Amino acid sequence: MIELSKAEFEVLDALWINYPATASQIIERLSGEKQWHEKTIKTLLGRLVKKGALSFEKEGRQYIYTPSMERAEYTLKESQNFIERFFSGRIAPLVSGFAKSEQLSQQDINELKKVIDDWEKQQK
Amino acid sequence: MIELSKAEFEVLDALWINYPATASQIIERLSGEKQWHEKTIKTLLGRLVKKGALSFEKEGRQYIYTPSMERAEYTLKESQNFIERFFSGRIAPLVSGFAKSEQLSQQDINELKKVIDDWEKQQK
DNA sequence: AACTTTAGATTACACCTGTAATCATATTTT
DNA sequence: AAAATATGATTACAGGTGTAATCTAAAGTT
Repeated sequence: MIELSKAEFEVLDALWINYPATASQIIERLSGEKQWHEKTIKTLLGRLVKKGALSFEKEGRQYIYTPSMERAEYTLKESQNFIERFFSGRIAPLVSGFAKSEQLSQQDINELKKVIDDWEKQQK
Repeated sequence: MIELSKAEFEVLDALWINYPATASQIIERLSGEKQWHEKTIKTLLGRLVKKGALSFEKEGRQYIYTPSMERAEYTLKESQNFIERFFSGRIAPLVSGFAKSEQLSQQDINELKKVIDDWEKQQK
């Protein structure tokens, strides 16, 4: 699994919003969120390329970046990893922890019910 | 929030199994899992103390360590953090990602249903 | 043509991490 | 008592991370 740091992920996340994109577009997208210097973001883009999380094509003097995987694919792997590390691979204890500490809203519950519903339909 | 590295967490996790405990007990517990040198574990214990994740009392020449928070408390915070970073704070998309990629077993579903059930009883 | 701006590449640098080895000292063994 | 052992403290050291600054060359501006 490609291992990304927090900052690297945030840059990639800005690219996932819409791609391919240039460095300046990514910098623009992040400008509201983060107080990062432009140089910082370029460093992170370089590291992402080096790690194989991005690819790029030259367009004149600029690079046009494309993520090398989909967001859902990446977050699924991170989630599995997380749940493995903290909850021995079982997902219910995570949800249960939220429930116990009153972190679940009615909306969360409704969404979860729908996920379960869909899963059960799938099984038939 | 106290930020722990992966290795630090694993040491703390070995302490959570049963505490208070001495360094050698912790080393013993980890000996099956990890190929860590005793010195490595002691370094990690020192870092955990420095970060405030452990406290200790002297018992003769040894230290008796105690975690400074409960496992559930720590994993809840990590979970919130994780879900915030990857799913904008919503838990259902995480579960949904698992469902879509066929990572959910019937047992998971049953456990999730129970969590929802309990939550709903709680609301009344 | 000279000057300025801009894109990416290279370099910087302190702190964190994994993974110990060495040091100082107290305790146990011989 | 001397030697070996065990405990925690200190030191080590390469690679990762956050956060840029500097360098180089191309492109745009005057």
